[in-house]
Amino acid sequence: MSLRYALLALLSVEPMTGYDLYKEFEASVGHVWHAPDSQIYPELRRMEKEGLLDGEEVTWGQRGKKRRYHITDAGVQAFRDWMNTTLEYTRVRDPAHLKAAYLEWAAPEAAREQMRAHIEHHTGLRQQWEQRIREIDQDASEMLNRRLAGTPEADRDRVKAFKRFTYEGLVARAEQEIAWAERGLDLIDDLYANRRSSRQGAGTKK
Amino acid sequence: MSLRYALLALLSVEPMTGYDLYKEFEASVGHVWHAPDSQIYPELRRMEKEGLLDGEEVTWGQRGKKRRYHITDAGVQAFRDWMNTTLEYTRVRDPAHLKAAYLEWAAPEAAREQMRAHIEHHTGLRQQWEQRIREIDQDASEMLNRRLAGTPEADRDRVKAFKRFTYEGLVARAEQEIAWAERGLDLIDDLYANRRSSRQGAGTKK
DNA sequence: CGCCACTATCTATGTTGATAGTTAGTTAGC
DNA sequence: GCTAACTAACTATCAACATAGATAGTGGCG
Repeated sequence: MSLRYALLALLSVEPMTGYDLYKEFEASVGHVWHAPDSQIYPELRRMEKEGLLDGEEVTWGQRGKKRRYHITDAGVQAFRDWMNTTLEYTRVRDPAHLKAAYLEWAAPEAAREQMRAHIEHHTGLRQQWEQRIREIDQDASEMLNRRLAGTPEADRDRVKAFKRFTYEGLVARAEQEIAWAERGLDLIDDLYANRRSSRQGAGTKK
Repeated sequence: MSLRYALLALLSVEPMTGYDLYKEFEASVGHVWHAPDSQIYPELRRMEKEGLLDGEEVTWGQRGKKRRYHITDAGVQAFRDWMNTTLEYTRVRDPAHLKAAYLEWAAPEAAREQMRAHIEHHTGLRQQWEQRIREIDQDASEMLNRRLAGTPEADRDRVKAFKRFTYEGLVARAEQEIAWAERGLDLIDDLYANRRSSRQGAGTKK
């Protein structure tokens, strides 16, 4: 259901084609919400049918054409309504922690590898998100600048502040995940060191 | 794909019926991986067909019957293989942060309500997870005790340590989310206070 | 001119998950 | 003996996502 609102958020700035939206998803919103083109195109058609968007045929080169979508008043209203509705949370479903709970089944090296992959994954995310924060601070994001251009001056601070706040939260989360996996690596070392060198008394070093 | 491995994890301790597994999902593993019965029953049948489980008809009362599933060697192997394979991470898809990124669209009170709901949701999760940690420390979990009973003594520390580690990570995550939403509440106050009481100079009236 | 990378869109298939409803037996208390 | 709550299992439908591939036009380079 959120895909629809991610699309409305982007289209509230300016009209775009499905391909534009797909590219934008890859480049920026995709850091918060990812969607493949095969999901975007049909959703846009559905949204047009429901009156949230207006589609406009645009020619492109000699014979090429593309469909550019404009948000309608109903679309703006739908987005605003969603924003004013408290979101219901879905149940936890976390493969990384599920695996962690049974890590004694893995070979020590595989367990370590799992933790390393977790660190790598979240390090990558953190970098992307920190990059987004830098772009916000330096007004370097095309999309955000266009959004700000269409925003009353008095509200611009808020637009930037909420965006920054969002990415700060994601960075903090990534850092938490990295810290957790680092502790996992230490734990694995401890648990499998105890074996070989017969844990001599209360062998909790480190 | 993970549902299958969550089921194998539980069935590696002892044979269970679909209903047992469903109940166990609600009570414990569900804090890491949730699944409705309508997903569990067909998956069990599929797993039996693939040789990961053996199903056994058990009578219950006069006419009642139920199907108890035993893990097979192939099932154990499949689980071990999964545990030794590094998991691929899926793309980010986070409704709460998607919404946060466009919070300027929400009425201030709705924005606050969103943050409060985030805090409440993660406070609930934290409580459940802290409870799990307490159970681990006090050997109060039936399921875990049965698992430990079937584990060589030398490995028991590990079983408990990894379980504890998992829930510690989840608690830390919940705390991070709570702290983030608290900051969100402060931010909302700041951003909308500026309006009414023109904070020091910077004459943004309305 | 031919090729290639890119733009643009669509389709098809399969899995996963959410929601809800159906059927039927069991157990315990009033 | 009835009823309510629980145990047990299955079915149906729909939305969401993943993955892959099909089709076709564009624009630039050598």
